[in-house]
Amino acid sequence: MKQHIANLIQQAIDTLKASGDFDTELVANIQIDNTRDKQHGDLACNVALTLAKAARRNPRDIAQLICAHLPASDAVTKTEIAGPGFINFFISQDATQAIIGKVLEQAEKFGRNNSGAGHKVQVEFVSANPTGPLHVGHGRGAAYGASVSNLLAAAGYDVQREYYVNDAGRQMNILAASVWLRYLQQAGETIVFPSNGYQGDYVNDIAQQLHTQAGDRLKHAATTVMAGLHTDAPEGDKEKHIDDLIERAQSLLGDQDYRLVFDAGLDSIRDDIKHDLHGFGVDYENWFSERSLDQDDQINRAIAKLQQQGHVYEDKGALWFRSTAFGDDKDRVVKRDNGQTTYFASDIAYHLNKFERGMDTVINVWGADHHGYITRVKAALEALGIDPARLVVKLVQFAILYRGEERVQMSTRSGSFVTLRELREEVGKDASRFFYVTRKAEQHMDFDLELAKSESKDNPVYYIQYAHARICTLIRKLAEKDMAWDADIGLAQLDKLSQAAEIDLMQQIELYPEVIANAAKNHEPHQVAHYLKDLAANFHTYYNAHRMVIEDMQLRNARMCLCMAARQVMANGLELLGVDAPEQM
RNA sequence: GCGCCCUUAGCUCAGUUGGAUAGAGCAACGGCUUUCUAAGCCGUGGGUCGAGGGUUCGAAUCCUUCAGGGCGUGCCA
Repeated sequence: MKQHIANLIQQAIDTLKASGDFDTELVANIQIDNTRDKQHGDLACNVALTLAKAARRNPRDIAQLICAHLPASDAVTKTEIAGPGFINFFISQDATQAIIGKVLEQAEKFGRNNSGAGHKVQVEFVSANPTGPLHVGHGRGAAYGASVSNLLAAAGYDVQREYYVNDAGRQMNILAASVWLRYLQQAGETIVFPSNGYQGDYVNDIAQQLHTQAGDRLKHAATTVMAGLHTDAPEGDKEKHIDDLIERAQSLLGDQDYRLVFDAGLDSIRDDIKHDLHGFGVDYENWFSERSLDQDDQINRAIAKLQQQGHVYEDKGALWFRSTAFGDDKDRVVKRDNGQTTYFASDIAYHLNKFERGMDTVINVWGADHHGYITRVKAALEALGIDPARLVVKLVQFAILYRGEERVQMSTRSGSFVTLRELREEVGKDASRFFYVTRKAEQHMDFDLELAKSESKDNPVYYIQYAHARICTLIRKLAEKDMAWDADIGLAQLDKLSQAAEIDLMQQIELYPEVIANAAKNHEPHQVAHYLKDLAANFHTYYNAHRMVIEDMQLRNARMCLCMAARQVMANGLELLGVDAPEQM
């Protein structure tokens, strides 16, 4: 409809140019807005105001001219010039009612578009270290990333969802050592657990399973294990202590058995994360292993590639990437003086790999604490000859957790955290996913667990689901009374839908495609959440004001067509947010 | 110190990319059901859009200064 109106205005302007009323050089940026107040019609255009300066004329005069030259249209019943020079359009009921047939015909495809056709985009999100279960802090990134992915798919993009598994590096070695020490405890050794190890119960569970599988084969005497280590905190250095333990584990177990312990932790936690996310309605096309980069020597290749371009130099025994040449504050080490590559080097290789896999655009959903990282990663891409604009980083602010007044601290290491699984069990998948995604990502968010639980009945997601379920109930009621809904009869009688509540609902439905397009374009799933609340409100108002299960067959079917169109849009929208659309509540 | 993000009703948040009288939900108050789900509907009250200055026909939105809050600023991952 907006496009139709814009065309009418463009034609009017062209006519005026031809007749010499407007300068032919005049370029009009025609923007059609939905009106806030129905007294201003249904759609409004501010083109007269934007043209006023260039045309050196009073905007109301310009509006007058445009209105006088608008081609006739069945969809428009009236135009008005209002305020400083807005042109307001009143849309005919026929044109509005047509949306119902469109929705019913396109069904689950309604609202989709092809703006991203032929474009490959990867969305990488969550990517939490596999050193422990996901906690509620990860939930927001999961909900956001999944919804953005769905939106992009709805806009026609070829979307790949990816989880980057940090299965290399020191944190994972600390986990392996933690697992092994717990294993030793279960094998009967007396071990003082390191303060810097992973304390969570899940480590015990993994160790127990390892013990069941491997028996005492991986056992060494506590005295041998602990001999000659740096002392732990508080007297000693907890970092040195844990590093010594890792080294001890590696030397006592040998490569193969150490890998066994390491993988026991990694596999168990990765699978747990996978299951957890699946239960949260989040599934990935690809789980990318950081370690695979190293195995394929991709890290060294990436460094070599930077080196060829002359962006790497040596200083104090280390290799540095000259990121300052690309806007970074300081240069960054890619290979340490001990010969080990840095995490950043892995990241360079990883991002290079993404683009080598043929992605046109890569979207990274990162926690807000990683923002300092954006510049250097983009710098690396530019240095490698890849347009940094093809990497889009979406920062998701942390949810600050409260239990009533009390702030809940989150730490994987100490084992004191609320897991995503607990949240799902306490609050429910639908409510938590909706809650996360209702706030826009860059907005700080307070998440009160008590409130989320206690108010779960007042949670807006139920309001929408309830609207959906109510319509499903109507269908059941009609079937019971042998008055089954007949779409064709209803579609032929749409002109009977002229109540204010009906018009409002139809107009709201008509907005859906542009909401989806806009939300996809801007990566803002919260727009969908807010839209659905408004749609549900329109429906509830209608439902309370008018009855659908009535004797009048024509009116009944017409109203049911409208209800079914509303139901379809709610189902489509909820699907994008990963929320179920229940048939009864 | 420097950099990024944020500040809108008592609380939690929207605000269609610069448009008309700034909106929802929760909380408060008053109404609605012998009839399709009251997890609903209708109504009332509630604002210096953090503060000042600027840009223009027009600013919550753009620029600037300041205040407050969050995060970052490793040869950690």
